[in-house]
Amino acid sequence: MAEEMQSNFIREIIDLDLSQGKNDGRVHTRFPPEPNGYLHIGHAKSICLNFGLANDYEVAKCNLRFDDTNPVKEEDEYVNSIIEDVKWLGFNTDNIFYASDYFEKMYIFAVQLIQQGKAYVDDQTPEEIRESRGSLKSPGIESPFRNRTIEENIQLFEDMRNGKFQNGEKVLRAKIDMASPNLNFRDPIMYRILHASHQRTGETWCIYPMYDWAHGLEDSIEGITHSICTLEFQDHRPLYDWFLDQLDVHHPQQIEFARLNLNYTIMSKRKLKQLVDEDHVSGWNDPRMPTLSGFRRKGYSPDSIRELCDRVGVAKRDGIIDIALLENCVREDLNKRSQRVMAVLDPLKVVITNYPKNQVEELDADNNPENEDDGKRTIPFSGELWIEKSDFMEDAPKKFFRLSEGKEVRLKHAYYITCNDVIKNDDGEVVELHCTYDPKTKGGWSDDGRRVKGTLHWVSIPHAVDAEIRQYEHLFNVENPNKTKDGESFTDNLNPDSLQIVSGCKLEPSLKNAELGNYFQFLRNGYYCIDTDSATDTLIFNRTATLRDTWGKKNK
RNA sequence: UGGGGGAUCGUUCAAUGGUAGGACAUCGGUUUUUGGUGCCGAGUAUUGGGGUUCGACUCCCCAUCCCCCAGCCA
Repeated sequence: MAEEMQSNFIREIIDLDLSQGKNDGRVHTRFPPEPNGYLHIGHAKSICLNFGLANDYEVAKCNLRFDDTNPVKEEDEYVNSIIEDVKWLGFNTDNIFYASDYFEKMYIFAVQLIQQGKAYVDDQTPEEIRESRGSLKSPGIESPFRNRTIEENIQLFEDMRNGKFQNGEKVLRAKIDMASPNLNFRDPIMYRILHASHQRTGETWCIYPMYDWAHGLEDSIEGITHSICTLEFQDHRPLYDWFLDQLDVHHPQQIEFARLNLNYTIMSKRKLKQLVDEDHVSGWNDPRMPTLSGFRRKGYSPDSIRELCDRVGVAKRDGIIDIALLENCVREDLNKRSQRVMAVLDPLKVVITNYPKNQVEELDADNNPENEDDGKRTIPFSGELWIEKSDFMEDAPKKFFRLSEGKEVRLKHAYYITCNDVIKNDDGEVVELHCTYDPKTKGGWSDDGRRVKGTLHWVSIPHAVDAEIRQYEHLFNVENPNKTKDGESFTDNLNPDSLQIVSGCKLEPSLKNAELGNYFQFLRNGYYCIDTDSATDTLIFNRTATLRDTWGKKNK
């Protein structure tokens, strides 16, 4: 299980720092989500990286820090879900911090910067600020308010804090260089006025710090040594460094890596929220969502997600991971841990004509051939059974190993049966099969060397339990949903068949006791789990993943 | 071409001047009371062009392509 950890460029940096005695031999990372949505599998990569470092290095620690600097987008619900998801992934959530706890310290630091003559209050409108920022090719223009006195700036900033101005009326900006080729240096805004209630600080503040100003301070205050973030912040690193240098405080090292992208889905929180708000999905935890809560509900194990993060590695090249890799991770994990059970999704009735009337046998079945410790259970067998409709074919090709007239197959854990008669309704549809069983093949064996290639799953009709089964496919039907034609939105790439609800499924009776969090393999069908909508009188299962199907693939 | 990054099998990660390797995907074989699992095997890559070197994915030069940045979002 504990295979050797694959190194990456970030670990190499840390190893080097450690060998040089940097940071007093400390390693301290952080995972800093903004509580403006649910965590998705892209965040899992960052969580596994940051918390993984803390787990692997004796001296390392990792904080879970909420970057709650924008009250208009953030909610308590998101905070709670994030904690739950990090915990579910298997990481320590003892060290929880909130950026909002540092607002007062940040304010004092801002005053310090003003006193150094390196920040000023700007009265320009948002439009004026945007226009005077210049463009990629042309420098910006300095604000007419750029050279206010230190005293005036301190007074104005205090007035901002005290609510004397409306939203957008004033901002505090760092005084750096309006001609810098790095746009982030063109007098970046440090504070904006937001008369909004913050989920933790309430009405205490009406000015809120911007990311560039706040984030480095948050890291610094917590004594973070390695501040790991995604590629798009590379341009911000010089500013991160600049602020910390002016203040002469503990200065963590920002390191950027490529975020995780998966094909056939999207990773933008904004767009995921849109899917929720526009009811394209049932919620943030819809099993089709790439959120951690979605995967959890769909039946993914936390181990499988962590395994994906290990396998994708950490680098600076941005790319798109094939979702088949994730699917391989769940299958591999679930193959080892899931209980094998029998469930017929699309039932066809079979009558065993030579089976004693009203007889019922309890047959032995192992719970998991991959793990003998999972033991055995018994399954009731009777003369009337459900089998899968697709396991019968009238004019079957040679390579069809399942049932057809005159052919013999094995019923898993039970007997060999041979199909003698096909009963059809007036429309010519097959509605029932009459078969005979061989009593000498109990358990599914015969000692006469007979070769029976096909093995079918089945459920005894009088003992069957009804259930609804939800079959999922990719949320989008194109690899990159963000690539849209003119005038189209990413929602136009939604897969209309991403959810298929199958009702009237027939399950073996042991499934009556299935519980939330159990992992099942419905034999020959796939991996399934109980859905949160399930109730004792109406069982509902989600398909976590299909089994690999070389036969189905070949016949496409 | 303002600045910042990045280019290695189809995808992704490695190889840090010394046989380009793994995983997934694909295709084949084998085993099997799941057409699952397992096992075995195959094909496919250093963006291009120069240079340095006994030897270059790696160092140098010149091209090319891709991504990010002009929120009072993070």
